[in-house]
Amino acid sequence: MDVVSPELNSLLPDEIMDTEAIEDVAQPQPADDTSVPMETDTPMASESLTLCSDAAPADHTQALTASTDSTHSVTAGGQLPISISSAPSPLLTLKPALATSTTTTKTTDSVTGTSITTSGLQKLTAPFTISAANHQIILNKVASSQASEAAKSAGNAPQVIKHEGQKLLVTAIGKSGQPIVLQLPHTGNKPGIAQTSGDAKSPTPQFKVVTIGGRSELKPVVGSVGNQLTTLQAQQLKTVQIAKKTPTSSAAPIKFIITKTVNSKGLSPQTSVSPIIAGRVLTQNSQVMPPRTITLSEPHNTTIQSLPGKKIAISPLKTPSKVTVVSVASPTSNASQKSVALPVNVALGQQILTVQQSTSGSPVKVATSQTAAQGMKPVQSVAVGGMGGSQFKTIIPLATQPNVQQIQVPGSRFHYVRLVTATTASSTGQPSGPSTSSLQTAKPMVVSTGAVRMSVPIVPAQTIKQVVPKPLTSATQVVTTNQTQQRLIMPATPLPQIQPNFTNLPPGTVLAPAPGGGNVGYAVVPAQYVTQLQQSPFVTLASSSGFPPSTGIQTQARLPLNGLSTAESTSRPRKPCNCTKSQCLKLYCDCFANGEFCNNCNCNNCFNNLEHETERLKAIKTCLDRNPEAFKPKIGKGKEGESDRRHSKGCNCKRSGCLKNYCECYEAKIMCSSICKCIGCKNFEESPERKTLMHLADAAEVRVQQQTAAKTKLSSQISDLLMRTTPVISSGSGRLPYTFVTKEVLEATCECLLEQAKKAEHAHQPQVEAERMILEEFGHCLMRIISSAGKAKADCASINC
DNA sequence: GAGTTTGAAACT
DNA sequence: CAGTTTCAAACTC
Repeated sequence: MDVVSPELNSLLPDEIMDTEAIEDVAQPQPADDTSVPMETDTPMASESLTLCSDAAPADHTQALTASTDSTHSVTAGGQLPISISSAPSPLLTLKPALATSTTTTKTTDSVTGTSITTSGLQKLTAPFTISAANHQIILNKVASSQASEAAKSAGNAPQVIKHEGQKLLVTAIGKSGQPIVLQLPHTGNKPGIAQTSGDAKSPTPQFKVVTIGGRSELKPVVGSVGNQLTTLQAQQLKTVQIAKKTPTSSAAPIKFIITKTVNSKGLSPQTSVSPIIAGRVLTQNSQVMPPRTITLSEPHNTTIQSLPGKKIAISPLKTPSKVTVVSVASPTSNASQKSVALPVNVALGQQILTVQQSTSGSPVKVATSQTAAQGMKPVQSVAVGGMGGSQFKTIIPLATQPNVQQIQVPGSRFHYVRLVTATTASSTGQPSGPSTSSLQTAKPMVVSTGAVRMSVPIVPAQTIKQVVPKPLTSATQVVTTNQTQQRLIMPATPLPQIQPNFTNLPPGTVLAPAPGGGNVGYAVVPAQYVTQLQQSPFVTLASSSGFPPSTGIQTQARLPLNGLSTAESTSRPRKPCNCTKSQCLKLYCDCFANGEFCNNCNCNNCFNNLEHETERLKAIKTCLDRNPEAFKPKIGKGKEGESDRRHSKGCNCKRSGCLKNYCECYEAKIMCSSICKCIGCKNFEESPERKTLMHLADAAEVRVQQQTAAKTKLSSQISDLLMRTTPVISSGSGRLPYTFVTKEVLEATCECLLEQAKKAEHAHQPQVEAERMILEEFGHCLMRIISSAGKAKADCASINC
């Protein structure tokens, strides 16, 4: 399993899946579209995840690169370079996509396991079978002609899709009708490289790229053959380079380059930004947007650049890794032509992933890098962006435990948990059943610390800024722990001199650029990961960290699930559970049901933590066996003509009238639907009871908000006043404002306030008025204090003079 | 905070 | 699939 399968897609929260774009695309679903909680249970040839696209249903063609003259070279494995050239190639050639056809071509390097599957493209050459896959381009590396021949001899037709191993899935939304040419040139037989597809022995990282929200337009894609051997070869690293003919692609050290055109509303002239980081650059060129550079990996010298609006997922993983990247483009964009070139630089054992979110015209840049030589864990990264909505990213380090991957989507009640097999190349050519081959076996890595699952919702930069303390300086601040248990909060600045060593980044670390296009962003460590780290007795934080362990990171950003806005979600952390008998391993537990670890809960005998990972995974599997959709969001899209949001199963309320939070529909602030089996339901549109309740709730909420705002404003004003006077006072004498608030001053102030209270009482003023008078008096007192302080400062200054 | 109510989850 | 039990949250006092 190298690519997220459609089945797995079904596990995604409806909030993610039920995007307008998806519906518009009418993406065909496999007949066996059953939820597959674990990849181990599902023999999937590939794992691909396509979330949304603006493309018309008929437009399923995908473009990997924008221009025909551009050259894309894919080098998988240091020993087996693979390139895609515009020149006709017997291996893989994708001609201009037919607007109505959706094809998927996937070839796999039997040895390296690297595979590239191209979907949504028209198959031009015989050797490859292109299966329909909407808005997905999957390039399967073809190790050599021999491999393909072997596959042919095996009766598997030219297409080699079964191979496991390093795979690159590029899902892009291109413009339909545009010529697309993809070629996977024969690569010479490399010594030590098995030619048979069945070679599953070689550990190979898996790289998943999913792009969501593309456009119907396809850009001509031309891959250029380029066999490049790099230093990674010696390290048995596999590098996939898809380079567009750009200055950056020519860089020798560049292993892997993916050029992606990002959807953008803006029609700015195409500019090429090809930041080269450690010789590896991922460049995204768009005619409508500035190029975006993504650096995925660097064996030894890893650097990350971050551009505004982009987020970077970093996962330092040693072993062959599996990376899933989901890029969601904003479906709102109506740009006529959008080309997507997704450069991916993948070295064997690297796992990072890039996520692209382009709802706005802001430049996006994702750079991730990992050192293959260092311990790394497979990571899956999923970024989802809804129309005009917030965007999310989930970075899931592949479970260190064999065959298990988990995606946790933090959020209110509706989260997504997925278990997938962290297979390596060993599973190549085989249905991915439960595989015993683990990453550790394939390549020893430091995973003994236990699997770490994390969810990193990617929210707008502002939101992240709220959650993550912003470094005041550009200096890199890293919390270093052993192995994968590391945390980093650091400015994601593109400046080379401050490039952090991302090998110390924990899996799933996300670099979030600062809002406003600033150079300084943030490296956001998965909240859950942090949580677990803090819970784990094995975690030690290096004192070198400039950040307190708990600085704001624990606040989990939440998905805007169930119609809740991001801000709303983020501002309302999940309530702690109080489980006593379920060990927090049953769906009774909200934490568990949400796919989260218990954190700061009041539960007893909790097993929903890293310390009980085995039990937890078993419980998850049990739940999924019982109900494959157990972890899917309950609130999803309704049928045609129904409300956009509805409960997936409907409620069964009998006594609450569906107007209390006992009712899951009411709790989700949605009305009951036809599938509900409730009795005496009052939770419908015209229900007067419901309206009354809603009004009351709204009024209460407004009141709370007003009170909060008033408090905040008052506090800020007071702080502002004090701050404004501080320089004057402290500059000369060094005395701070509060030093003027002596006991006498306090007493006098209190007397003034009491006097005001008495006045109000005598005047029989209502309480509200009395409070107002007291507050006003307090303000006056403050002003007098401040004024006195200023005078004292002036007097002092005059005396000194 | 204790006790009750409620409905989903789990079980049979 | 239906009925029952278990469970934890929601709710009430």
